[in-house]
Amino acid sequence: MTDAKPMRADARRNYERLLAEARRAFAERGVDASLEDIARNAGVGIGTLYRHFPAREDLVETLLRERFDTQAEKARELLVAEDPLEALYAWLIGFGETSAVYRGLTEMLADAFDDPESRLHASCDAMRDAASQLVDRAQAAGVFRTDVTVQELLLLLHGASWAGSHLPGTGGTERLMALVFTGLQTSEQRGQRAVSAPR
Amino acid sequence: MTDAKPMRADARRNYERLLAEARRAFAERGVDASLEDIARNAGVGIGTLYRHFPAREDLVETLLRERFDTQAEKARELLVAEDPLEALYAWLIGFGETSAVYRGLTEMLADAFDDPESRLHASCDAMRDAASQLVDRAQAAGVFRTDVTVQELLLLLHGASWAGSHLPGTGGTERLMALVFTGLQTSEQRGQRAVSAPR
DNA sequence: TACTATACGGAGGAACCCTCCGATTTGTCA
DNA sequence: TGACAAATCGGAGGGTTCCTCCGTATAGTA
Repeated sequence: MTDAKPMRADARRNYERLLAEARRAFAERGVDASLEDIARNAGVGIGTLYRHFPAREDLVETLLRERFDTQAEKARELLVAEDPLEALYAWLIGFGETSAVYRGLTEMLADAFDDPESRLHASCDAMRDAASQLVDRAQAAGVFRTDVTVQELLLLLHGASWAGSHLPGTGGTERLMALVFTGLQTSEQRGQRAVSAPR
Repeated sequence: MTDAKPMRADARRNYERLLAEARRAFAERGVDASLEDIARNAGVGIGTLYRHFPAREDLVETLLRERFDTQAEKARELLVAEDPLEALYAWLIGFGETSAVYRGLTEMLADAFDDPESRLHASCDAMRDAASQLVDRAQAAGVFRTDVTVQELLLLLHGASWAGSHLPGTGGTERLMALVFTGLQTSEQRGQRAVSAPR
């Protein structure tokens, strides 16, 4: 887990510059942004970019890892929350935001889920495991459908998050996710309370 | 609406060949398939492809138009079906299938929805208008939430369809769409009946 | 058959991907 | 401090795809 060797000063500097520039480019143009542009704007040769990040996925993964870890951590915290349903919902909203940071990320994440070789796969996996316990707890409490797998849940909410980001105005993502979530509670719960009131 | 002038025989022949090859390529490799490959495999020069279809979107649009028209037609038929909720659900399932024919179509369709200049936009619009009446009817009957717009509905189901296609095995799409649909019925309906029983 | 509108097809410039390797820089040790 | 080796840099270059432009070929017509 520890970095085997500390990077040389120039390497570290360029690494940081590339990350900063990639963050900007992906936010502006989506995850398909030109890598040559990123290298140029970071004031670095294209070779340098490829040495630090052999594949586009590595770049995305590095940028997302922090968020993924945060999500996994959040899941652990929410595991002791009072209300299992509220806890799961709160976590999913965060997940939705994470999965919509860059345009085009949706497809990339879904592919990473499918492909164990993918660089993003490991990060996704860790997050999914954390979420899994949250789901188990809600299901055990009888407030969440037991015929839905974690994978289905995440994929579906991911899709809802994506759909929301294509809606005009703000709040679309949370709204659509809430709508979907409603359908996933057990029938008794659905009638009795709303986890969140879509506007 | 009528074709202004009939195409020359060779033009028509190449046009058809390109469509057939594009259908194959998009199905195999998604909507990002190489246009030069398509032209080559159709036994036609790249220039010919671009004359018939100035943009990739034009090619996709031509292939999808038929499906879109079918969907719009189906909406009109279902308008007189006995059960408004069943009718809407049946239509949405068909919509989900249509929106998942080619890998990568999801993003393209969403962009077309947003951009009125897009070649796909007109086709989408016609379909949405047809769906709109189906939704109105279900809402008037008090069985479908009134705080959901047609755009939200289509985008959300489109997302569910996409999510389903990333699930292993078959039937994922219909299953996820059913889950989402459940959450969109009015509370009374949700408790009373299931439109379709997800496995 | 001859003529013209129509259609064909590929050369070519631009953007991007990714690899490879000679040049440069950093950190260290005497 | 100076010199050396390991680490790093950066861009030339080969490949792919996109799209345009225009000289050549062909279908349809009189």
